[in-house]
Amino acid sequence: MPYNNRMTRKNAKPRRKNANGPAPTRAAPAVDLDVLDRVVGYLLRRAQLAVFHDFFETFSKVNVRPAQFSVLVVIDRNPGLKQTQIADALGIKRTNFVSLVDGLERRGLAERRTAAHDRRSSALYLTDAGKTLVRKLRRMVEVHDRRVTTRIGEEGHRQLLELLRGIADGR
Amino acid sequence: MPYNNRMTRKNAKPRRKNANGPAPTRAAPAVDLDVLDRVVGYLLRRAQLAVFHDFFETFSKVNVRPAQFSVLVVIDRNPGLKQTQIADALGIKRTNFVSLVDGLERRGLAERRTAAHDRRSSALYLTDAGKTLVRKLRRMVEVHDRRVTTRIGEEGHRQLLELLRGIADGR
DNA sequence: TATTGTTATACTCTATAACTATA
DNA sequence: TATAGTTATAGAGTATAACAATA
Repeated sequence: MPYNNRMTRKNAKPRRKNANGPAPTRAAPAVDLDVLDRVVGYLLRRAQLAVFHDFFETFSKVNVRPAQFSVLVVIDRNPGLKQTQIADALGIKRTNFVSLVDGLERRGLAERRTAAHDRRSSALYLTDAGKTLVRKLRRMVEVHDRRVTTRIGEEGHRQLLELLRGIADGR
Repeated sequence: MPYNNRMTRKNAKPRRKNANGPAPTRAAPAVDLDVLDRVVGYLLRRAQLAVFHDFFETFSKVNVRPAQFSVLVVIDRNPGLKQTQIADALGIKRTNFVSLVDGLERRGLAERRTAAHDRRSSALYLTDAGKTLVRKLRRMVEVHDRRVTTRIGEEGHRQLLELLRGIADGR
């Protein structure tokens, strides 16, 4: 993603101070991004990189990555669903979902139970440890979400969610 | 990506017809995404997947991927900049930028010229073929951008760009 | 010494094909 | 024959370390 896993927040990049108008003594020549700065696809990518960066910083403390977070929350909210149902809901291929669940199971956060009426499928549940962790993750994600949206305010946040849903569903 | 390169738009996924309110006879139990549907990071990801999917569909005809598109446009707008300057502006590591430029050069779209006053660095330029292609790409991206933002309207589009810039810069 | 471009390398994410066990 | 889960595998994206040429 466009994003990556290894989080090295070392070199805090120097941002421009004067955001209003071209500064008299500009440091760098400033590259013109042209149409990229007016196209949703590119700005989505840059925004997502920034947000995921903050996410990694926040959640590296509990060693949870975005995909793991999403799976844990969805199992917590929908216990007993079949593996493929959850994978589909999250837009993850069931083939890639296997090792993801393996990891959660190995850490004692989730578990597979063979479904009652279909012995092919596994129903997913959180362990007590998993439930406890999710409670913590919910608090963490709220802080994270507020931090990355500081600049756009509450009303901007509300608008952004609505607009993004429109883009995501607009196929 | 969150996104990928191989574009298989085969199975057109069945979308719900009744978008207004819960249908009386629902097909699937509908998984509750819980907080994911209220958090910017997750919705950014879903929106980006949708947009990039459309991008791949559109630009596979000319065999151009997002990163290539961005590089071509920026060279076109800023001819003669050094390799690393362009890489930095696009948030691409210079080490990964090498093969990207290699590809454009091999296709005869761009070229490296050793900089006049610093023989370590390569200045980048588009060839005539490259300039011709970029003109076409600009027309294509406009149509693409309009298509993926159909649902949110012109005002929504304007708002979204502004909000995304706020998120991307808000570090 | 520092910087530019480069190579080699590693890890994550996403994708397809093919297997197995059940239905 | 079809489906759920799985394994193996491949490609793109992104990261670091180390090198040569040049400043």
